[in-house]
Amino acid sequence: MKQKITIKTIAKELGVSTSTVSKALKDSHEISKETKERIQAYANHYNYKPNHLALQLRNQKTKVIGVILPKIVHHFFSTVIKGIEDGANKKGYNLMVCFSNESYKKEVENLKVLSNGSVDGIIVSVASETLKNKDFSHFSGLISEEIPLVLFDRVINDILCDKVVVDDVGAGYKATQHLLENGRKKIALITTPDHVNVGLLRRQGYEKALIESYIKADNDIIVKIDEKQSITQQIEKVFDHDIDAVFAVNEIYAAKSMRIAKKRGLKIPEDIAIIGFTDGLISEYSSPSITTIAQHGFTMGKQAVELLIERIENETEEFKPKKIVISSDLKVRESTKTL
Amino acid sequence: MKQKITIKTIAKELGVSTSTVSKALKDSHEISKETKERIQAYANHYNYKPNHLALQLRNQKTKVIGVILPKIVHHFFSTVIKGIEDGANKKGYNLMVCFSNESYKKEVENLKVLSNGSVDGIIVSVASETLKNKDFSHFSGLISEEIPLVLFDRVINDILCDKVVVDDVGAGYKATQHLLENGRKKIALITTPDHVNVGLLRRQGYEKALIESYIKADNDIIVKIDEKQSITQQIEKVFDHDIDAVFAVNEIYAAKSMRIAKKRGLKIPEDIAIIGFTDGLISEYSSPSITTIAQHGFTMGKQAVELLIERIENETEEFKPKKIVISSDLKVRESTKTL
DNA sequence: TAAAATTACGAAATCGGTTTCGTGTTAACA
DNA sequence: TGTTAACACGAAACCGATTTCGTAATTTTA
Repeated sequence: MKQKITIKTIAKELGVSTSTVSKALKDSHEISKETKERIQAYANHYNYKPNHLALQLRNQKTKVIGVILPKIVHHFFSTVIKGIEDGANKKGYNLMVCFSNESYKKEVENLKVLSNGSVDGIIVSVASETLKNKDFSHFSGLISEEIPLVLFDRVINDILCDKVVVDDVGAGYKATQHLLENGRKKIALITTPDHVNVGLLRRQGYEKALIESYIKADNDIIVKIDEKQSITQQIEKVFDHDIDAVFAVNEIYAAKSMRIAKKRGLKIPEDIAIIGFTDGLISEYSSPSITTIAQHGFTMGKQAVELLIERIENETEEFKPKKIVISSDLKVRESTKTL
Repeated sequence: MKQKITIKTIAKELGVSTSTVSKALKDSHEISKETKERIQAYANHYNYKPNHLALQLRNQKTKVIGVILPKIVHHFFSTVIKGIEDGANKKGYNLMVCFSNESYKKEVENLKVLSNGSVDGIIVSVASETLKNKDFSHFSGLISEEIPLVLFDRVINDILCDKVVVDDVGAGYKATQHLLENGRKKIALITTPDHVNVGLLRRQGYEKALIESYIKADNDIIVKIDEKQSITQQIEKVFDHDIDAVFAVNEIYAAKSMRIAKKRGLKIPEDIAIIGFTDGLISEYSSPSITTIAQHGFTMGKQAVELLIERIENETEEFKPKKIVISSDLKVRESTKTL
């Protein structure tokens, strides 16, 4: 990289001190009009740009926000990061992003890198491995260092920080309720292992809706997908039972369920209704299109970053963790059209 | 944020100088064993972490790479950024990401922010508005500042920098050739306006394949989608002509084409074959699944970042711009099964 | 005309590290 | 015993800015 022009260069060239240059460039009243004009003209001509690193060091703030996501090639998370960027940008912040790839180890490393002063605050959605291990010491470390932290979607209850979550119980309830209203009675649930708390919460909503309709949840038609094995095979098993609807806790499971149903000659939505989660492109463009719970990722990201910036810029305030719950909407499409 | 512990603190507490602390922490032979142990123990106990900003300022490098993408909620670009992150991580670099949202103005702003010293180099895929305007002065500015720059996918020929592109002509050729081999003769092309150069290149491949089969390209069945108007309506027009295949230059256009075909009672692939670009989830999960050209976004990202880091770390070398062309693969699925 | 106020600028500290060079003390050697 | 070398550490410069405070020169006021 070319040697950049600095205040020192300007000072030397024009025979003034660096303080004068600095002041002249910010149009200080302390400097005479002629001197200011000389300096500004020179700076302009040589395309002077103040060095951000120097400013960050001096001001003790970077105007950068760290983001750690479990993955990025994923409709929900890419939508969230869009929301984060949008909110950050409006307040003059930039984004440093890392991916944990669902790995505990990488999450810890990322957190270490980001917490060495490169960012003013951090937004995280916890890796599934971490949720499984239940080792959250890297997060408590952050808290004790008082680095502003916001968790979203996959959060840890025990960590005292701001959080933004989807109303997963309500969403599970809404989805199930929709199927029940549709006249479905044997609703299979394709969910995640219990350590992924969003799956657990969605299941609670599912069970609540069933109970209210006096239907007993049947463990035979509930499957907790182990992503290390064949997803399709695990879903297939549910189809061996008598079911008239499938509630999948994400888009992929919904799409796979649909494939299986079609293969078995089941008509959608006549023979079987399907409802998914995460309103991504698959749901929209598959045929029949899939009814989903829209998670409002953009809003989540935006709220998370606003919460974080609020925390960064008002650190004098006493600390009371906030939790924002984003309600989710049902997007009815072809896969659950009324019978 | 809590006041972090610095070298100065340690020095004062232990009654030594900052130089001694600095040396002790890097296990310098200049410092006696006992002093080193005292200092290291203290630093450890109080969880001392060197301030990255200070190091960056001193070393005149940030170990951060700036990335500007036109969008992120998009399978191809999210895959690319995954590749970039992966490559960067391996070399100890972090990522600062910005989105231009296809806007010229935002691209210029992003570039300005990143080029003030916050990053060691920049990777960009150019915004469509910029390609349309043909105003590339912000990029030539970067070049004259000698900030390492790599363009990928949507590149600008006139800018002298490293580039990573897909073999779009070859890909368009492959796709068309596949349809021709399939016995299709009336192949519609759903593409982008000409200023998006990838669209133009893919079309060249399409035309080349047609010519080799002695088929004349028919402008009536070629549509350049204007995304400001209804995409579906524009595609519909093509279906009013007699066609037996559709080659769409991206996944969305392919999925929309499939919807229209189905609505018109056409069977896929019997009555009409469909082929898309970008091997995303839609193509994989739609039914029938869609044959696509896989762009290898991960590889692109990785190559781009490797090129950039190479440039950053060997700036003494004379500058000869490199261009890496990534070949793309045809992924044959149900939508083009042989007649 | 002397005192006070204003103007225009510079010296130096600061942010948090690294690194070069110098120096006092002790040990080894002739 | 005088010289030299090794050892252990500190002072100060530096990276690129900002900002406080001091001050000489000029202008205003009494």
